[in-house]
Amino acid sequence: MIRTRFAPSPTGYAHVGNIRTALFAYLVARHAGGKFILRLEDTDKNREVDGADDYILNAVKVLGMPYDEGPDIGGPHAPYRQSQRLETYRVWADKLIASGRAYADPLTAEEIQKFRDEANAAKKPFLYRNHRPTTFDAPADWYGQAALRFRSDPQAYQWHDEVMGDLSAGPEVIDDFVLIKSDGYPTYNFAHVVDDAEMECTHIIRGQEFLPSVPNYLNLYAALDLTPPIMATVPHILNEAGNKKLGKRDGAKDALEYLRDGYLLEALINFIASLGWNDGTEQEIFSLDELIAKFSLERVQKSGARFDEKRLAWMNGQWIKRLDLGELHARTVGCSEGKVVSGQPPNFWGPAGQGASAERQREVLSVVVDRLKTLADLPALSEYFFARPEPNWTMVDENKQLQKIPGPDRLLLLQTAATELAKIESVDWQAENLQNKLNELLEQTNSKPPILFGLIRFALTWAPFSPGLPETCVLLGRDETLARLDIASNQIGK
RNA sequence: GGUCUCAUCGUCUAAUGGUUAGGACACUAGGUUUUCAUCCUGGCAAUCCGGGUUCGAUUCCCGGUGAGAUCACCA
Repeated sequence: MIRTRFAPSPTGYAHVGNIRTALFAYLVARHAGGKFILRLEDTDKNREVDGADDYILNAVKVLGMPYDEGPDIGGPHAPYRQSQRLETYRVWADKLIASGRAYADPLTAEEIQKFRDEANAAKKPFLYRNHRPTTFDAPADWYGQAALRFRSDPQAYQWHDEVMGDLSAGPEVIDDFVLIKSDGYPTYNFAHVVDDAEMECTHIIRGQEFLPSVPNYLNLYAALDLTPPIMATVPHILNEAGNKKLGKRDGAKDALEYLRDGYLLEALINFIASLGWNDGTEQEIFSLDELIAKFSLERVQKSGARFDEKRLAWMNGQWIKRLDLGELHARTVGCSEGKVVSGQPPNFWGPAGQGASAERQREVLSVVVDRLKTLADLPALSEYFFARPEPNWTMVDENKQLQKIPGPDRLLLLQTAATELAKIESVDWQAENLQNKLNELLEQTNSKPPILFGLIRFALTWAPFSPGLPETCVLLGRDETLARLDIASNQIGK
């Protein structure tokens, strides 16, 4: 049984880098029909942020990666919150003390820093084990008083990484790291090894920053007489400039923010997965089910990838077109199921659009869908269907085609258009008839399409993008269409 | 500075000991005799450098260079 885990530290939101690691772990588990576990690594009281635990748990669910075991739902190895597992770490620590592989750190922080400074001054790497005491006793009262250190056994290691391949490192990187801090909480280095063993995790999928520590973990696994799990190291997502790992300080956004910004969950997941993974074919668009079916760690890229928002935007457009109308509409009005408090996508309709009926919204959506890059574009593309737009003549003035004809001619064109379109009766106000009438108008006025239709389009919508003219007229209705043409043709002389 | 890792179009990537080095995004030129957008077609554009192995290397090896990570009582 394959068991993978996502083990975030509740120090804030989860950004795309975190989420990609979670996604890969999720895909490995689901692909194999195994279990996906969520464990909170809250062992640093100083860095902990209030509410971050719930926020991250929620994000993982919202992003479509339901876990089988976790802090809020329990499981066979509960609790899944490290701050509630202190006794467990104590038990494992005692084993190490008993076998002489752990000792209470007798040095003060100042003393350690002095040794470290000396090493730096000598341009040599600092190794605690060069200064460790000759006796390895841990006094009975060390817990909560002093740090407990691992008594390492330096040696060279070779190991296999599912993503990076065969790796190796020499004994010089092995050191006496801290197992349990003087406040009684374990370090990540110790806690994750214990928990992965207790929780029977078969795979550790994590970011590149842990690679240099792996030999130390291997040393610890040996001391605890544990078989190390399969390791998979995922390269970092780099910032836009490509010169740094994408972190919060470099503007790495909350993954949920992309949802709020109008990106579809499908597009975000698809994009994050393809950042460093592909199935070897030329397929670009993958649903979550396809990802589950096709994902493998062996095909994950070894080098870091940049986060290219333009590609994400393209992918989002692809997914918007793929969703059926009802589903897409559900996304535009936001998730109002009430299951989650924060981080939910909003209602994307503009002020006027929000007041319209769902049926009307779907009608509008059906004609603007091809033009949507993100759901946040919706107001710009739809408000004019719900409320009469304010004329903006600079749009006409700045249009290259329309610049060719003088103001009075524009007026004439619009008036003619209004007169001719008015000849269509209400019952015949349909796309096909409008199309024919518009074509007649083209001959009648001896105009080019970009000029005549561009002008009408502006008069009706005053928007940079809008659907085809016949569809727009139908949706606006006869009265409103004619009214807007009148308004425009009366103003154009000004 | 030590250690570890990585290196194909601007970006995400595919492929192979022998190919016109493929696709996608972006950019760009046309087309869809209705604008903008979508869509379609075309174009631009890459194997970091130097050695070695080989008939042949982008691919395997070595050395550079460049980039990233790490060297905490953070994870």
